[in-house]
Amino acid sequence: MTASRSARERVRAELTKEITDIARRQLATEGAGGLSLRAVAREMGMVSSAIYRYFPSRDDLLTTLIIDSYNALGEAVERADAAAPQEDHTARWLAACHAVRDWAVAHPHEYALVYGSPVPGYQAPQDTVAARVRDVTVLGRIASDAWRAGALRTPAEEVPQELEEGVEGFRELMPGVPDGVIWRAVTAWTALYGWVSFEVFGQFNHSFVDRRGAFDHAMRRMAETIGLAQ
Amino acid sequence: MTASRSARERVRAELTKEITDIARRQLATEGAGGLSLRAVAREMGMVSSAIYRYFPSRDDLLTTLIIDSYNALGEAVERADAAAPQEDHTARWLAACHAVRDWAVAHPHEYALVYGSPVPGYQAPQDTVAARVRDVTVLGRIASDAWRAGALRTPAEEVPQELEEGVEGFRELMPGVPDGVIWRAVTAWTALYGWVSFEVFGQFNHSFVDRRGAFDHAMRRMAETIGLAQ
DNA sequence: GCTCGTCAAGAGCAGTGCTCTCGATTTTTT
DNA sequence: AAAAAATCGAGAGCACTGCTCTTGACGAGC
Repeated sequence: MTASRSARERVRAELTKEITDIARRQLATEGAGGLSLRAVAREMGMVSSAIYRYFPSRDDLLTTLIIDSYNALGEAVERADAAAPQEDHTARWLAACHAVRDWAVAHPHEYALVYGSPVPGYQAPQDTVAARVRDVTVLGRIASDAWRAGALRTPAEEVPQELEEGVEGFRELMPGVPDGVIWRAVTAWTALYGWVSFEVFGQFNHSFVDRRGAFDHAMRRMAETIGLAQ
Repeated sequence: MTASRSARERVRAELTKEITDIARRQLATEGAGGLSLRAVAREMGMVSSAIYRYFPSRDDLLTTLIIDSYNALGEAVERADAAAPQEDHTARWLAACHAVRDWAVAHPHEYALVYGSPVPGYQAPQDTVAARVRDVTVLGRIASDAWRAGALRTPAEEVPQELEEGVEGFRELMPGVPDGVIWRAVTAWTALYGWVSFEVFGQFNHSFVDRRGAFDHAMRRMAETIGLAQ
């Protein structure tokens, strides 16, 4: 009976969740800098020091929110990929792109937390690595699948010899795929997040009336660039 | 004689510069969030309230630093472009790219200020627009020059009709250039800053031993993508 | 029933941005 | 040259932050 360890542990779990929920709301409205433990406590009718029973520091609360954000983004991308027809790699790529963009536009502050400038003085603990790679894992899988299915045109030119050893981290994500394809995937990856960051961070203000359409067009052209059939 | 209005105005100008210098140093070490008026005052041997004689608020000091950063980046890009052979558009593009990256790597916090997540609660005043577009103006000019010189391969496919009106802001930067080329320039622009942001913000940690070489290769391939001759 | 661990509360410390007032000094005006 | 005005640094103070420590109440296990 897990309910036996209830009473205390259950209310503790509930309060922890309430803290993170309120903190996430504050994050959405004020941004990472405006996240205040005292404000969270105030909203809960608690005294500020009580929060420290649940999170040893502000950074720890922030870490939780970061991991949650990684997971939310990763899950959105995973779902979008899974919903697209398995064999249509271009559709999967576009679905993943739009999942990233939609989530980022809907949660700009959380997106800034994970793909924006690093929070000063904050060092991401090791716990985040598992959640951090969920989105890029999906992108790597799409590229791998496309390559294995022969849906990727072979890159025209080779990757310089001296750069081969640099892509170790990415090779794990796309095993058995030639370096030229890995490079194209990395390029697409940076182009995707470069575009989304520009849009979310306001670099596209005063241009692009149809932001979604522009993004769609850019990502379609990017698919073409990396060798995906249209 | 401008020296007549000296005494006060001169010491005021000097103190203002000293404040921004110390603030910039703090920015470089602590980041935007760690910029503290009191710390600046302390380092100057002043009392904190005296700073407000020179900058009405922390945001105003930050605005000055942002404008300075825009100008420093823009100037670096302008110089790099000017140093490259006028007719070699690929060389100019690569020089501009490396100028952006070199400056960003050397001044990560200042780069974060202008191309990272927006500072929460901070609204960029109108004064920044002049400095903000210096770098992208150079990129636009390279693309325009390349187009006019016939060094850009014509885009294979057309820009969808419904997206044409969205690129107004960019058309000013590249007058007389067809929309397909503008699109390619915008794509290259986002790819450039997407890559630099990934590198500066730590997304490339644990991959890419030779960061500069990887960046160079990526930007060369991007030049190829937008139709520049190799 | 008693002990032990957990918890909320409160006071307090050091720091922040910012405002206001008060003399002193410098500049401008008369 | 004297008076008026503008400018400046200093200080006190307000409201806020993260965080620590102590105190007293409550509930779970022996």
